[in-house]
Amino acid sequence: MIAQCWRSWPGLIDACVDEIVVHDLCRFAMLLKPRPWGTAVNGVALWQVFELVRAQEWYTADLSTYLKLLTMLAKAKQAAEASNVFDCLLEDKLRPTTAIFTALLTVFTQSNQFKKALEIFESMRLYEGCVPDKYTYTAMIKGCCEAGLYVQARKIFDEMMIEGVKPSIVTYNILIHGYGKAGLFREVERVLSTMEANNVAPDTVTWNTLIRVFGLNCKIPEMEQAYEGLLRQGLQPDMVTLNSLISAYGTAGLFEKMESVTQYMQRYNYPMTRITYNIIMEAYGRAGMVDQMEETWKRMKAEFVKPNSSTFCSMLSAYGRHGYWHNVEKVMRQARYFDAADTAVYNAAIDAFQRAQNFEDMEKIFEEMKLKGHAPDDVTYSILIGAYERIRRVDKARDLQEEWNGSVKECEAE
DNA sequence: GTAATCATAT
Repeated sequence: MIAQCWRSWPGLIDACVDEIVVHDLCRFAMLLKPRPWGTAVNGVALWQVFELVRAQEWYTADLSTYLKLLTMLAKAKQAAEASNVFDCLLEDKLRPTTAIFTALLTVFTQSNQFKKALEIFESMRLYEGCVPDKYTYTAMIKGCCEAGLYVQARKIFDEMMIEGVKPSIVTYNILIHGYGKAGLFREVERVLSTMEANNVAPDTVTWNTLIRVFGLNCKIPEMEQAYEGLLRQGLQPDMVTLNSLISAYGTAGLFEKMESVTQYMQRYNYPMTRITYNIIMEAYGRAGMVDQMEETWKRMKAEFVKPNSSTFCSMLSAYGRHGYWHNVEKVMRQARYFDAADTAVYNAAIDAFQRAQNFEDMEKIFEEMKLKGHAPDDVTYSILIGAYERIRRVDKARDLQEEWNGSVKECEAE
């Protein structure tokens, strides 16, 4: 019923509202897909649904509902409504808790509004009983890392220790991931020493994170050491471990090693998932090994593993980079067939045509993209404008720049 | 209410 209301919003929603239970609001989280271009914003509709529910006579204010709502908004990266939700909570005469504040600031860290998150973090103590706990600190540290504020992350971690809040293994893993992705391996070492000093043993996620960040930084020997560390501790590699190894070997061009991990998976009955196939296709595609990429794609289809948008992005960019632009239309047909053609896929197709200087097909696919309701984003416009600037079509570049500015304004108005 | 694996451009 919720789903039906959703699809026919706003027409049917009034008719069905009595059947909406407050608790069911969380189901909307699953329906919050990126909005089609030019249609109503899901977040607004969600907000209106909540208002509607709140106006019902059977409505009783409940903290757990607010917690769910905020979690939902964080997932959907809809920060604009979060403050309203918090105001409603106060209006309903509920007392916020640490968990509420944590959820609230997570909405902002997830939406790239770190400053707002920090403001909430610093002012939450004004409310009785709202002292940051390990979840709050961990959320803030994650936000810092994602914003690239590593010094700040360290500061908050130190504060956590001073306040006597014990970091969890999750806190440590997030720090390792943040520092490692940025290549700050001395800091990674420091986190590992702190863990040891506090008698926290690394878990599978810790080792996987190390494998991942060494791989990202092309530190293959260190990565292999981390893998051995995992085994030495008596832990089993999981899908993430093996996919991370495949990804690292693939981007390093070590295809024999990559294949040996694949064989290991088959020998020990690890399922080859979409992620595994995507990683392998991306690796072959980037290296220009188009035959191997197509071979993998055939295997993926033969095994009935469902491709997604990133499968097609990898294929398109491989074809584009290596001069196979005439394959673009064929790939797009498959992407449409598997219902995986989204903004990113169109971007990759536009780029492939652009590289081939095929402006006619580039424009055609750009029009199709808009027609089908896939909003062009900053990547789309960067590709198009860059392409026209390179052939000195200043007029075209300027028109697109204006279109881009217009669409940005439209978003801000929401 | 916290964590890790895949994609599009410069």
